[in-house]
Amino acid sequence: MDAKTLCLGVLLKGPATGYDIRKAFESGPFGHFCGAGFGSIYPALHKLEKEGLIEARAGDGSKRATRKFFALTRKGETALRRELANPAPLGPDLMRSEFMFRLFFAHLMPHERIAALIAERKALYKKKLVIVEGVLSRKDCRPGERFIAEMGRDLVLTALNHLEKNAPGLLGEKD
Amino acid sequence: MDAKTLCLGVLLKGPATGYDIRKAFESGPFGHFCGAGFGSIYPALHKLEKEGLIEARAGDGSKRATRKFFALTRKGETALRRELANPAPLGPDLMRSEFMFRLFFAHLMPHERIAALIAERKALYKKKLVIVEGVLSRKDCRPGERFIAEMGRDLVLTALNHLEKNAPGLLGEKD
DNA sequence: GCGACCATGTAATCTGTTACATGATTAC
DNA sequence: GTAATCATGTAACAGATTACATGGTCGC
Repeated sequence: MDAKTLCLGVLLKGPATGYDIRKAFESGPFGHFCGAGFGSIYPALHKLEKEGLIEARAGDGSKRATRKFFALTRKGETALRRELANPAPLGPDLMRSEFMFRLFFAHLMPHERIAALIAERKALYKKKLVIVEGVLSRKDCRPGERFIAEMGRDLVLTALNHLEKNAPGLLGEKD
Repeated sequence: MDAKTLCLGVLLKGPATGYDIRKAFESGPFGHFCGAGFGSIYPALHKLEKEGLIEARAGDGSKRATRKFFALTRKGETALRRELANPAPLGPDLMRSEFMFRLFFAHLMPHERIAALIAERKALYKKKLVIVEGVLSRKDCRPGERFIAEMGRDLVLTALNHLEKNAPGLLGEKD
């Protein structure tokens, strides 16, 4: 799942600019299981174009002429399908969370700090929830996309729930 | 959360070899929110030693003399505490999942392939569950560690549950 | 006019992954 | 004896992150 494959995947949903792809990761349907910044996306796009897997179309004459829409070529679609069909076992789901790393050492932090971290994280999760619910409300949401978005929503709800239910206990029984 | 900080964190629980640290990520209490391979751990350990944050002790005379136990120095403990106290806002929780990426495009895959992917993933999640329950059953599990392990357990249970409940729907309504 | 957001791109650096290389110990 | 697990390490490479650099458009 390098940046190139990720871009290919996003473009399967339809032509998009580099900026659009970034948004798909930041606040779109891909955000809860992968991601990439501009510094990965643009180089990836250029490589894909050179390989003939995508092609660029100029922005529609009038305004914002600077933007470049990229679209999958037939070759690109085939490549992605082949990648998806690859029977090699998939890697494990990876999660990395600075938040969990910190809370792991709760016994080394003052109460207020823990409480602040948890409050901050709850706000983040709520924002995520809004995003994933936005995805679910769209009509062009295919079964697979819906399945994954619902999984993402359940996961965020679980995290939120855990913080709400168990934070008091953590703050109370501190040594 | 680079490899160095991660190692420091693991060593706060007690002296360990590079191999032990790897296990803490692979099948120990750190596994569900961070990770590193040997190729990151050993160089990190050597850098930390050079900086005086950890120190090496030779293996206990008898057998397995080749292994080297690393332990936090006072300086190292201070450094970690400072890091934990750092009030800079934490980065978001990142998840990356090849599984979700694939399932997102379920409409491009044959039924059996989807079913196989889901079955495989269920097995992985069950394995994870066993690991996290092992962590929770240990007595030396501090409140923060317990809080995070319970969060991990809830998350895995949610994922498992989602697969069990919704996979039939995904397989049924395929176009 | 100004701030937020749209939009593209490059370069340096950092760091992680992968593959390689080696060898001891333990349980079957 | 042989396979699994313990155990440490290096080197090359790929890749991502970060910071930089620039400029247009939209709404208030």
